[in-house]
Amino acid sequence: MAVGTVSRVLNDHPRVTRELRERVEKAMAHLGYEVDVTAQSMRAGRSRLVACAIRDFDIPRFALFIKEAEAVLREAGYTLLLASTTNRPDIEIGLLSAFRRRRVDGVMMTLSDEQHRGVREALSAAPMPVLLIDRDGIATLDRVTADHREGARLATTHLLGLGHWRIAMLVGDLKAFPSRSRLEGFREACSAAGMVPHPRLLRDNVLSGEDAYRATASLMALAEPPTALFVAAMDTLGGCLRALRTMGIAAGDGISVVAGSDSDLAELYAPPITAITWDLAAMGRHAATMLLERMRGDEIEGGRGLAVPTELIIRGSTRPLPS
Amino acid sequence: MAVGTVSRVLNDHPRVTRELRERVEKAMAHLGYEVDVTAQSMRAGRSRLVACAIRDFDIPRFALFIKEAEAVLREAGYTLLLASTTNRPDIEIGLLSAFRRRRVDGVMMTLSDEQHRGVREALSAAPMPVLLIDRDGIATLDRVTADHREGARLATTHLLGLGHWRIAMLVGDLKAFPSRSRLEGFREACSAAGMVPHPRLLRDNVLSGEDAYRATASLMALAEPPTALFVAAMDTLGGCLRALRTMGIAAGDGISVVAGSDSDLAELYAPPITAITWDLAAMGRHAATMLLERMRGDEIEGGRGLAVPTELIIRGSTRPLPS
DNA sequence: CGCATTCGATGAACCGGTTCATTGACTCCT
DNA sequence: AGGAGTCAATGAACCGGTTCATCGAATGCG
Repeated sequence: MAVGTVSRVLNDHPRVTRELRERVEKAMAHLGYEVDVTAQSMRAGRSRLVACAIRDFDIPRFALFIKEAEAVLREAGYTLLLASTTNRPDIEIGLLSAFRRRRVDGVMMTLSDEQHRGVREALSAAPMPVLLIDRDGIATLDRVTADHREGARLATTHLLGLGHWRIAMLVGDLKAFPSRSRLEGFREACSAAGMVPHPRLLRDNVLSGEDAYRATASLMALAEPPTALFVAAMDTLGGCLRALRTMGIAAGDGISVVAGSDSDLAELYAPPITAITWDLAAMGRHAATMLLERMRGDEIEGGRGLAVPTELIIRGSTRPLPS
Repeated sequence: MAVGTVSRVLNDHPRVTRELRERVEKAMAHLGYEVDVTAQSMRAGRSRLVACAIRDFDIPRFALFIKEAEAVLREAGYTLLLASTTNRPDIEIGLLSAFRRRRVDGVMMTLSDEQHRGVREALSAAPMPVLLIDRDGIATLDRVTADHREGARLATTHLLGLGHWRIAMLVGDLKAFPSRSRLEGFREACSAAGMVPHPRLLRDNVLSGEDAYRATASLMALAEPPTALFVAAMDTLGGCLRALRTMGIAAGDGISVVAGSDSDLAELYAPPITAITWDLAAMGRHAATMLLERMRGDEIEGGRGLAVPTELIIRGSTRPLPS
């Protein structure tokens, strides 16, 4: 039996007799044959692999994104490659090159800095489609984002409406889209209310729970501490609440608190924490779907941007400023 | 220039002149050459891919395991493949076969049911080393587990010491190691105290927050409700606390609560929830390291089992039974 | 009956590396 | 000077599929 013949059978070539197909299938079962995907990949120049590189997948809600994206991709015959960039441009560049060498068919990733020269060069040199996760800086690529700006605007307007004007904000890295747009939304709400935010009450580069702990502690130690705290960085509410507890300040009572992302903690804390939420599962599905379209070769001009809406869930942690 | 020559240069063959090396490197830079990993994989019969298949990576603490494992593997030149089994044996079998076809070099995975015939057959037929994550049922494979039994024993002993004897327990799927060993630890502590646990107060198959919500609600609606609740299933504390809140029962006060795994929520809840904790990051690192040893071909007889210790963090949610 | 056409199976080329036997040049020793 | 030995580069075989031109057999038609 010729190898090419077997290949034709496996690939459902139209001109194959039933008799031959049965003979081949019997032989395959008998010999325990399994195709070698690496050989297929080499021959075809594609791997049916999709890479996902994010800054840190220990962020609880990101797991949901990945889970949903993986499900959609597997359904379509692709396997997911996972890597963590630890938010470092050099690692991002290295990973892109590694993905290229592996003949990965598509990439979805976050970027530590959308303006970084090296990263931008690596991205435009990439032969496979790349989709940005919650980043908006590169218009030629597909992007799936959350509307953080609107979420932050809603949250800030809510606080202003309660009479707060010394509002502190904790954000992550302003080089990246989510923090940048949250800050924009915050400022937008402030200026709409004719209020000028105090620069001393803004803390950026809050990336971990420990960062949030320190930032909160230093904010509350100010001579004129804030009356409201917008913890806009991802997965940092815990650190903030820990600091408040240590200092004996009650959320809601001593200070109003808004979380930039929802969680079990926000929902069940006493008092429950007002939080911004959005559908990360949908983001994952959309990301996978858009990438699949690109990989299928659909000629779509320019990069598409899809923004998932955000919503503010008002809970007990935000209260009117006592007069 | 011969292709074989280029290959020798790239692979640091000892018999290569500096002059040739420079010439090749110059040409590579000039042409933007990059090795094709799929071709390497095909030739070598290995892919430098390690697959990780777990039941659901939307479990917050699992992400930490994956993160650490990925870091160790990448350091060693491997790339991580990720797939979710949704705890279904047929998917586990399908994934094992897909990994084989991809010439994956090693696998780390959870199992929905360690006794499942088909899965066991697929595992023993697997040509690459497989390491079990928090599963202990197959002695021929390497296993990295947490000592849930001891954790549960500590937690139960703690509750018994506070005078509780109507202790309810929420566990996950008893076909899998973690829930099984937690139940063992629970029973061990009970019989050590000469107490027979009430079967009505045991709820198994609690897999999600919603399951925990329902289980808690039904338990607290009993004529003789439990005085203590051991929420031993992973990532289900939220559902349980939600149910208690809905029913107007205060954790700590109305009922003592122990969580089977720690979280921000447990730490920051009011009152803080007594919880069992263990080092998932270390588990991830150990799993990767052990798998690397196997892949390196180290001849190690039989499967190795590594159990990470568990610890009980006593907080305010567990209080003496009022007399 | 003979020629053209159709159909199904075949074998060889190819994808892009790695490896090894081979070759040619050079050194060293007698 | 000549032979042995060393060393660096070469080219071909190979990994396991896919694809395409080719071939033989069977069928159809005049």
